[in-house]
This record gives sequence, structure tokens and C-alpha cells, in this order.
Amino acid sequence: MPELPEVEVVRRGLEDHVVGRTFGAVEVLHPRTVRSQQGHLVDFLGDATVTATGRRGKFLWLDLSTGKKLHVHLGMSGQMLVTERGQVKSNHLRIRAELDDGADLNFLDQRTFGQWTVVDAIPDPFASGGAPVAQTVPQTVAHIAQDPLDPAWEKEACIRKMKGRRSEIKRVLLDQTVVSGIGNIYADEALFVAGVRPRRRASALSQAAIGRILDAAADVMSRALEQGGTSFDSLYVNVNGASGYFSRSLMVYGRESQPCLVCGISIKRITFMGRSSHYCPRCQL
DNA sequence: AATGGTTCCTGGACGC
DNA sequence: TGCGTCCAGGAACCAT
Repeated sequence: MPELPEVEVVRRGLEDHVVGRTFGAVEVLHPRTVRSQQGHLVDFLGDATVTATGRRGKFLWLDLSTGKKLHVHLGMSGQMLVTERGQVKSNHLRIRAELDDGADLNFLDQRTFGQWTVVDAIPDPFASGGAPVAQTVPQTVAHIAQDPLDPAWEKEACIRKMKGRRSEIKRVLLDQTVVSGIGNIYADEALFVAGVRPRRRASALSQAAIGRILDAAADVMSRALEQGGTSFDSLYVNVNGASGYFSRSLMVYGRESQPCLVCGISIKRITFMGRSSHYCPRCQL
């Protein structure tokens, strides 16, 4: 399940292998993958050259020479795979886009939560004035908050926004309009490191405690990125989300009933907002 | 506006 | 062995 580190690994791969390439024929093999697309994808992609890559949180995009942007959601199981023409035989192949160097940019997605959409560019809501070149983001990214690994991220403003929420802290951490890039796994890990239970109300936490949670999230994601960043080779941009998580040891996620790695008591799993949360009843208050 | 629950989807894991 | 059921979750969506 791609969270920020996994998406950044994909972006770096696309930066190396797709920028400068021009799209040709585009084959859409599953309608759901282009469900938000107005018109036909090929009409917007064909003959467009990729000029840059971008990312905010888990939202990934390619800048096109037409001025529009190809917004890519990896969803739960999306993979971007650069191969020689026609090499992907998987029945999870959803889009095959031909590039002018003889390669294909393939989108594979088992659970079809992911999608491609070509949208207009808008001025970046977070861009600071005075930049030499106007910064833009896809129109579909307008509502997404900055992520903790963004050099321009305003941590103090983020803390104040979180403090103003009465929802459970886990829910607030997963709200991409408050802070982006954090998914279920890193949310659980960050809350463990910070010693805060997932159902504590954000408004009931001190600003210092919220700061510790955000620091923990940034730390766990940057360490995952260091590992995941070396997981693809020069031939493929191949990220299935597994590389970032499962090669590293998780403290609580997926460890229900196993001993806490710090204090030894049993890790608990609770369910709310339709998903699992794992925590240590002794280390987290 | 904020809040909290539901929904989409597929295949692996599990129980009988 | 095989079938049915549950579970995983990113983010849009909806009702309140």
C-alpha cells in the first residue's frame, strides 16, 4: 500500500526514465482506471512530452508539454512499470502508454483503486511569492496539504490545524487536507513512537505532543525512503509498495497479540473508520 | 464547516 | 478439495 515514501520512489524512477519522452498510442484496458477522465485519455496524452515530475503527499503527477498534468493515483495497489514495448502480460495491466524511445509506460493495479487523469494546472496554493517560475499543481491536488518531507512544510501551522480538530488523532493524521502522505501503516508507527493512543482526541493533546507525532511520522517516512530509494534498478520503475515497509521492522502495525518490542506486553488491535489500528496499551497513553 | 461512516475493488487467508 | 466469508485500505462521497 503506497504511502509517501513509496510514491516518492516511483516519482524518482519516472524522473529518470520518463522525463523527456513523448507519448504515442495509449491503450486503456480497464475503464475504472480512467473513471475521472473527461474525454479520451489518448486525446490528451498522445504527442505530449513529459517535461517534469511532481509529488505532494501520495499524489503523483507528470508535467506535460501541453501545459496540462497527468495526475497518477497509485491507490492501494498501483504500479508504474517501464518496459520494452508489449512486455507486460499481467492481467492486472490497466493502461499501456507507448513512449517515443520504444518503451512502454505501464500501469498495473490489482484492486483498481488507482487512476490516471489529465487535468489542468493551477497555481500552487502553497507557493511562496517571488518564485522565478510560477509553481503549479494539478487541479485535483488543490485541496491536499503539504507533507512532512516537503522543505516548505509549515509544521507549526500544521500543529495548530490539528489542535483545532476534535476528531481522534489517528483520523486527523490520515486526513490528507491536514497533513499529506501518511497512510494507515505509518500513522500507527508514528503514534507508537510518540506514545499516543490512536483514539485520543487531537484537541485534547498538547501542541508539543502533536509535534512529537509529526516528528515521528517524518522520521519513519524518511527512513523508509532511504531504504526504498535503492529498490528499483535501471531497467524498471517497479514499486509495489512492499519494498518500503516489509524490509524494515514495524513496531506495532500488523503485530496484534505479539509482544511490544519495547515493553513486552501484548499489542492491541482496534477497528474504527473501517480499518485497523495497532497500539501498545502500556507505551501509548 | 466539521464530523464520522460508507463505498469502491480483488485476491489471499482462513474456516468448515 | 472446494466453497464461502472475511480482510486489507486511499480517498471520494454522503448524511448529519
